[in-house]
Amino acid sequence: MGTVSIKEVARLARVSPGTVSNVLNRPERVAPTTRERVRQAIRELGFVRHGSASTLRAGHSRTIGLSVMDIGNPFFTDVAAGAEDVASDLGYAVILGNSAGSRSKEEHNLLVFAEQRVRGVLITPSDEDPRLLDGLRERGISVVLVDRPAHRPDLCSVTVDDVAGGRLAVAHLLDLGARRIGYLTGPRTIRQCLDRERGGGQALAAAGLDPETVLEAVEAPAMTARAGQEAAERLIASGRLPEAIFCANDLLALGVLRGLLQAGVGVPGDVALIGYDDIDFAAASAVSLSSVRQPTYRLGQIAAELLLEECGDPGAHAHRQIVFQPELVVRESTGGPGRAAATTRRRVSASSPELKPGVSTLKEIR
Amino acid sequence: MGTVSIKEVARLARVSPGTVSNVLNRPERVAPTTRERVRQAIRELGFVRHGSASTLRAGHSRTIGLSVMDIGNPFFTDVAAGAEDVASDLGYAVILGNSAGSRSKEEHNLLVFAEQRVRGVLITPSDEDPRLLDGLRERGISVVLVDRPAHRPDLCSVTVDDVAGGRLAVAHLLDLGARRIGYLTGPRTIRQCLDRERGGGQALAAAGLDPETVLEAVEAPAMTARAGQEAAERLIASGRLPEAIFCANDLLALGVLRGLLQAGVGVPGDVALIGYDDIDFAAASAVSLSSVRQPTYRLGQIAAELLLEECGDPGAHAHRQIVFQPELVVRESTGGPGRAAATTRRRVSASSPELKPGVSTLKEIR
DNA sequence: CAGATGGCATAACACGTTTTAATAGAGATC
DNA sequence: GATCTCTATTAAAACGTGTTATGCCATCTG
Repeated sequence: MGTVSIKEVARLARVSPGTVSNVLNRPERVAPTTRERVRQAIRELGFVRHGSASTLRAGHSRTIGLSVMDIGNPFFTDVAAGAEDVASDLGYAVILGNSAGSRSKEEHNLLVFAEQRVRGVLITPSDEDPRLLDGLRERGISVVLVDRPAHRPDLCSVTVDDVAGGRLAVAHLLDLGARRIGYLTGPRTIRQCLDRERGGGQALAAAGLDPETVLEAVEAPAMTARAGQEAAERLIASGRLPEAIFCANDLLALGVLRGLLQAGVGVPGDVALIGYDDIDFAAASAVSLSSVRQPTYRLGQIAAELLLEECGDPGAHAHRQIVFQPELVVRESTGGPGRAAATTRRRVSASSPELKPGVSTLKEIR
Repeated sequence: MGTVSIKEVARLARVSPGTVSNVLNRPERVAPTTRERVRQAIRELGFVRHGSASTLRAGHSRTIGLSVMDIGNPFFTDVAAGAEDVASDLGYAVILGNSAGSRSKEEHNLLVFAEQRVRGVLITPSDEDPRLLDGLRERGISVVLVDRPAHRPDLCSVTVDDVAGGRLAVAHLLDLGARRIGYLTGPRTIRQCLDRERGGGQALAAAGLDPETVLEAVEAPAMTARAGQEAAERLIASGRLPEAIFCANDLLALGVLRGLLQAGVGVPGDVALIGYDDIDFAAASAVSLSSVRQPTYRLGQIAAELLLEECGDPGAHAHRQIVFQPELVVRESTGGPGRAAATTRRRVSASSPELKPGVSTLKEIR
């Protein structure tokens, strides 16, 4: 093809290939006049460096892998957007893998990442098995966990405190006077679902209530609107509707909402409802949805910043487990003011006030 | 690092590196017993092939680039999911680029793709300038346009007939009896916005009405819910509310809906409202949203199939411009039955009945 | 003015794989 | 038993870049 190599650039600039390489990678080592001559030749020939050759020789690529559980879920989309922006700014390409919650697809994605010799991986693992990740790290691929806590000091993670989120949600439902509360969880293999459940239990305990009699958990097979709607339909059919329902994410909650309204069950009149994630559509739903907000875009940004910092200098890098605090958003589905509140919402917001945007502030985080 | 090369596999299997390569790429050329011995060695050492070395030597990679305009828009997310599934099945990795509608970010993404020597690119270009794409194709990178018609016979494209969609939407509003119709469009640099507007005009003409007096278009700076809400607020402030509003996409429509309801304007009582795309949340919004459905996931699938077919054998490949037909979905915002209709909706549906799933059926398309 | 110093450019090799042409070995045919 | 054919395997070259040891030249020092 019309592919032009570093040699032809060198010839046009009357310089050796090594010098062209230096212009690309360490411009300060080459005299300004030569540098400009080379750059001119690059423009003239429309040269673009061969990433594979560069990777092969240098021993490391300028790509990172991003493995998400559900590309259709706005939570992950926001995270992906944050990560992509940061990576792109630093000249890194992002390889996307959608595991769709399946362990085998996740393994497949990681294999593809390994083949591409990605510099690092941003991943929300679908289970807690550490072998997959260790396999990557043995190959020199850095790993940062997204929305999963690292229970080890040798791994970075960026999470939101899901136990606190569960506490917030259930405490709010208790404030409304609810005394029979349902928890619609996703697959219990997902740690966040368990954490949010645990937080809910803590809120009950703090109120002097017995989790056994107050909280009834139902497990949905997936965290989608469809699964939520089906769960709602089953609940209604069983005749055991609680006074309030806490859903493990907004998609489930929107599904539940659809199912309830369709069956003529009033929200929040008959059943109060709260979700989790505060996706953009939570405020726009039939009855605007109360939720627990997480700084998703920021999550992706910080995760990518940590990863690239670790890739840049693994020696100097201190692994950090960053925990954001979630925030309660009260809307109509739990008797709140409804959509008026939504209009003042900023799409991207850090919930920890001490965090300012930008890479430099990373140093300030404990 | 602990990176193991093909040579070490060869040594362990008492075989030459070339044979290992053959086992990986053309297993039928090597004797069964040798093949198994090599495979055993690969497993034992945990070898994974070096994608960059492979790309460098073979002259082509196993990656494709995906450049979308807005990763936060469910329309593109669905397309991405379809493309990713197909690419993944065929062993291709997907490199993600989010142009966020900016020309310069788009150029940056394409540069990154070129550096990675992607085999092909799936792109929804933000403008009609053919130079960018031609630049890629000169480098031997195949291109398939997604949701943008190729006006040239040497380019594949996968689109939905936006003129027909606009006709459907406006004809439906006319059926309701509306005689003053607003069209909230995105930036007019986006061809679909223009097409949908043109379709609306056709519907008016077909009904014997004068587009000049009946249809009033307003241009929003972006196709987001925020822009939609602001447009609604301006409309209300101006006191020139039409009887019905057709929005260029669902995000705009959801924003408009929010703005209208907040100001006490009834939907569909005071103003009928219809969007475009039928994203998952259209059915779950405050007033369930009528919309024009596009087979988005399928769009991504077919686009990836076309691209990989073209990459596989550029000679035999016949460029095709595939056009799907959109479908009207009537819900509460135009007086329809509301969410009951939503429940029967299949998430992935081809709107052209002659299309069956799978790569093989591609041949059957004109 | 001779020698030392430091900045730049050069030439050659290495990276891990694929590929091509060449070789060895096993049957088959005469 | 010799030659031929066919298959399974090997050795070596090539892909485009990054790196390093080396050499050159100019400037500075004494």
